[in-house]
Amino acid sequence: MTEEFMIGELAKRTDCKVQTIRYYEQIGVMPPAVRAHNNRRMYRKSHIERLMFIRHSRALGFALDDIRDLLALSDQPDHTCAEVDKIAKNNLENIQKKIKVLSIMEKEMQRMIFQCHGEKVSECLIITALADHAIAEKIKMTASEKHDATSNNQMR
Amino acid sequence: MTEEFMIGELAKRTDCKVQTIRYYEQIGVMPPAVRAHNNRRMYRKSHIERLMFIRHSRALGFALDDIRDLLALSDQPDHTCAEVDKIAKNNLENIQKKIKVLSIMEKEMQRMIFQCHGEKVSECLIITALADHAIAEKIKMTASEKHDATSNNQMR
DNA sequence: CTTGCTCCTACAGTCACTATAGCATGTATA
DNA sequence: TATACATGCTATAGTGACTGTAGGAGCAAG
Repeated sequence: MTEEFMIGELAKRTDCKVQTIRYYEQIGVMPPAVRAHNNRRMYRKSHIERLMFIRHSRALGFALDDIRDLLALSDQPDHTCAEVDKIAKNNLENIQKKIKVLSIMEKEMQRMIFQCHGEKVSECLIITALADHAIAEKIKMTASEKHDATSNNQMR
Repeated sequence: MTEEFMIGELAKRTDCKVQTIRYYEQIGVMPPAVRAHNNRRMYRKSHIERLMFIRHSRALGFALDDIRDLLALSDQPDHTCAEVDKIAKNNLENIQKKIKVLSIMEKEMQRMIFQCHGEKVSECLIITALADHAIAEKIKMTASEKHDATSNNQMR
């Protein structure tokens, strides 16, 4: 008597778009769904839990690649949680780097906006500041290091 | 006797990749370059300035669409700088929103990492927290609102 | 029997680049 | 002069995490 439902229902219960669920299946973070006779994906409770795990992890900034690893680890209860710890700490570091970069941007933007009281573009200190040098340098210093994939989080 | 140089030189002087310059030309934030007899793009000082403007703006989080507008405005010295101000303030708001979201992520991640002292995945509080509800909600509250394009800034 | 809803696949678009393939041109060295 | 290497060109695909669309099938209610 285990309750079964289709993708639209799963989407509703997890507050996740239907397309996103199909995408998760495609890239292998959700398991391939069992199909009904009419080719429709059928789900049960366990799928809600897995999808929730994914959505929570995404909301905390984890990349889907990391989430795949976290899910694999969570299926091995006797494994050390050292790797989980490592992934989590790495995510925290990424978040903190982004905050640093954004804080510099914020200050610089506030300074620029505060300074400008011109009325014409020719007197606009925002424009002059952007044309000027030396601002970008600070950010480059802080940002640099490898390309970061997680910067791309849009939560609707 | 105005000095002319090719794209590689412009790239060096602005610390910007050759491909990126060609991309900027393609999408119209850099003007179409004058070509030499051998079809190579030729630049002068003014191009350095324009490209610097673009790079500084990017470093401050402006989207290329906004930069296009800022450049257009900066070419009209008699125009009000109200629009510049608006674009800048909007950018600042976006930055601040991102900082808010990331700060919540940071706190939550710190709490999770701090709490977990398990040795096995089965006891791992990071995994349990991710499986659990209610975390993502806070972030959703703060984040929501329209899709934001600027989250995607990788500065090498 | 039509309307409307959900489901399916497959593919294009987003943003700001980055990388690659395959070719032409230009300069420096053997 | 031959060769190697650097740089330039175009065109196209890939990145991450989705979102949107086209075009079709299935199913229940009116």
